[in-house]
Amino acid sequence: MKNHWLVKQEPEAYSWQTFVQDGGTAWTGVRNYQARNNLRAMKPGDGVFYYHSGVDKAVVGLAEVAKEAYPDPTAKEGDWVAVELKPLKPFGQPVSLQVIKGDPLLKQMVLVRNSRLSVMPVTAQEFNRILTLGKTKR
DNA sequence: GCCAACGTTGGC
DNA sequence: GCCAACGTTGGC
Repeated sequence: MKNHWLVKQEPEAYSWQTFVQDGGTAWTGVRNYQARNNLRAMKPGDGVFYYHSGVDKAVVGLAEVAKEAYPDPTAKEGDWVAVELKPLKPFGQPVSLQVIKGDPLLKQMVLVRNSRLSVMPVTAQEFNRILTLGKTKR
């Protein structure tokens, strides 16, 4: 069965719009063990939510894993990995952190419980709920 | 701009 | 191996 994920990025650093313009990107630069382990568990075709931290604080788009984990070319030392992500579609309606925190089905998300993690798993139930709130179909 | 939460580093 | 100090992230 396919897994689902959420990646976090500040829009000032690399926005969803830029991601779409690029047609995909290598998700490099992750330097946190928990996030790295999540990158390693990603498989091509897995669904990935794109979350804007900072000014937006909302899930803004749906992407998918295009290539599984490989050694991060930007890491000078250490055992770090990158994956390749490809945009699928923007949300019809961004799903804000405020909405997530107020939703009984979503308030237990890792996004809420561990706000500092930048790559995290999303359950199938959470995934479907956010797609619904985002007025988006896979 | 502040601060809480979390991870990392380094002294012991 | 413990823990205090420090740095970073991200929400408010």
